[in-house]
Amino acid sequence: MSTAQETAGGETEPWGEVTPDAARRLLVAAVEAFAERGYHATTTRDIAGRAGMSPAALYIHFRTKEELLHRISRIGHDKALDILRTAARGEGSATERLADAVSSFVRWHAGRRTTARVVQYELDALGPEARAEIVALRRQVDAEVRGIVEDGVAAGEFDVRDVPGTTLAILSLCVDVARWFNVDGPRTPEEVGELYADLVLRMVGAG
Amino acid sequence: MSTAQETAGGETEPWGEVTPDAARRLLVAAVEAFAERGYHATTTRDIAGRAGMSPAALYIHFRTKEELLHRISRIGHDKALDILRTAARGEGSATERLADAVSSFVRWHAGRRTTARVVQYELDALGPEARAEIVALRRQVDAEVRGIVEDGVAAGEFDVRDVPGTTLAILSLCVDVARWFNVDGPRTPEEVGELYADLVLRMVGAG
DNA sequence: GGGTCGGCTAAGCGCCCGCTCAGCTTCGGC
DNA sequence: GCCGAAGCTGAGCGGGCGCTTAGCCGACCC
Repeated sequence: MSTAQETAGGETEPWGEVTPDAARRLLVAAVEAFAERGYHATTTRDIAGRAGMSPAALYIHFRTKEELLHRISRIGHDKALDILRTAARGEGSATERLADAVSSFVRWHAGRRTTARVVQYELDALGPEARAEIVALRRQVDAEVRGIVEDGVAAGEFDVRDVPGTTLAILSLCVDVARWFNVDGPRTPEEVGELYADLVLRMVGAG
Repeated sequence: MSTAQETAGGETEPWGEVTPDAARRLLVAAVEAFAERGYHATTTRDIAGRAGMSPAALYIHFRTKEELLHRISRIGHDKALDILRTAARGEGSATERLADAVSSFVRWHAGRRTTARVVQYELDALGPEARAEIVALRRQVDAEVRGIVEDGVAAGEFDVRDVPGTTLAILSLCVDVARWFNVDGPRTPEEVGELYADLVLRMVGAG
């Protein structure tokens, strides 16, 4: 009963790294529930129910409800960072790499909106150690984008007064897509990605 | 023990419309608690404790915990809408009005971050009727910003392909300030407001 | 085909939640 | 100086929470 690959672009099956199968079903159920109602408003009974199991089954595969959130958050941040790194370290000018980074980052936040919502908005529900680990990943995300902006400024492609502030604004814009994007709305993830890449290039004074 | 006015600009005392005094103290305590931990993770005992009262006192002034959130959300959205309307309907070119709207809207989201955080991120915790009321206010917020952008396009000041999409991005950028802004961080609300006004003018191709 | 073990469930423990209620205090009206 | 109303508290109810435990079931090993 294996499902198809997520995209034609060779993207790997989401949550494919989570085994066994029952653990993955529980984790996917948790992502949906956390995204819909928030971590604190979601019960372990709800998660188990969505996965077609009893509440106790959850504790075979995860020590606590928080560990579920931690696993989701970790995998999601790894994926987001991977997307940005691929774009940031690709070939092409800073302008091309920034447009690529923004459009692919936004596509992920829109297309996998439930995951992105949990990943981006439930950080505070984690305990101190887990949160510290995730915050470190976010700093790497920030560094990737700032690197492209700095490259563009150094190459004379961009006109940016406040590099850290502009980097913050770019990431903020992309991340917030997970809050408002509506699957039933008028825009596809690809369209939002293109629009946002254009807006961000304007923000850095490219072209 | 009355505190001073919030700003030198004649802004009214926040939550001044909430009476009696005990109700206001409870509401302010709820704003802080909801902002720190989220609505669902906040207990009525926590709110009452912060206000220096017993848990039962809450129910003298508010029917339920949700009514507290509703009052906060309603007052906050009214204030945000008021800020935008003042800027949108002021004098000056579309460029000046957009810069004014963004900088004042951002100043509010940064300077009154705890309130803005609750107002912008706890909408889903409201029941259907209350949520519908708030969603209607948000549509008015959106209409104000879209109006300025349309004015600018009509006047030839702006170069915008996708007006609804760009409006969405502008508001998204401003609202997300409430998520990342840190009072102890390196930027003042005024600095972020100026930076963001500049970035938004670039997004619409002004100047 | 008996033994072992991972995966799962039914039942339920202890706790804390939102909320209620009887009763106490304070205070303005007359 | 008594009365009713308003504001507030201590105690606690019913229920749902995260999580645990005892035990069942089927797959695999020899």
